[in-house]
Amino acid sequence: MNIITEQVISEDPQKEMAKFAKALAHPTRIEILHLLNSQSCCFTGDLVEVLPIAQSTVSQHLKELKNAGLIQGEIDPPKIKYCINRGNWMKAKVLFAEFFSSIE
Amino acid sequence: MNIITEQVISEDPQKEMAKFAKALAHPTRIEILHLLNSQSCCFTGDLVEVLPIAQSTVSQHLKELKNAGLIQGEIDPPKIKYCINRGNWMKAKVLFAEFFSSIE
DNA sequence: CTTATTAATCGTTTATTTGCGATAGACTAT
DNA sequence: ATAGTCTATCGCAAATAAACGATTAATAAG
Repeated sequence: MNIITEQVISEDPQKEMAKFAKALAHPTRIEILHLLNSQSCCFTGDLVEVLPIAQSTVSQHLKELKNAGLIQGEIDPPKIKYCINRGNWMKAKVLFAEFFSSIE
Repeated sequence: MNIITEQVISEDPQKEMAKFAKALAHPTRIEILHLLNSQSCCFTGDLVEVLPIAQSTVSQHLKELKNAGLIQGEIDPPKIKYCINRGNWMKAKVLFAEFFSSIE
């Protein structure tokens, strides 16, 4: 079973934070993450139906989330099922939690 | 005493999340927030000394953080002392915490 | 009033992001 | 083999972001 994902190379934690933040820095991508979660997983087509933007644009947002490591795609021909990447998700969660608590 | 700040108008929570995330989506801005916190507050000049970028660039990053509502400036002529905006900081903290816990 | 200090803003350049339609690639089913 | 479905990628345009040096604005001190 082919899983398409990306590894977040452990680098400067500030850069890593910024990378995750960048992936979250668009309302559509936040929406996509919620949708992926609410249905546990989604095909790209499901997202395209719900979101008010073109298929190619959805695909690009998925790509960015994938590059940031927040989601992963599972090929289920001819479709691709996307899910949250739990491992990296936890990384991001911890990073943000530490960040916010360190400052107050 | 003049306090320069910005209100984050309560809008679509996804847009609000994205707005905060965007402000955090640059390593320099994360660094600035850490610096502001470690010294509790900073003059712009202190930041310029530490950061390896031009004064005008630092000023721009400060402006973005201010626009997102994450920091506030207090005029102490001819200097400006920047601090974390605790109120909005808490807002962001809660938003991110809810977001990350809602998804896992 | 003049000078010095501090930080914002302006104007420019370069790079990145966002969005779209059109096309291409991969696979199924007929 | 052919046609159909699904999604990524390409090519493009417009908008936004990042960085810099130079200038301006505000204030304090002489």
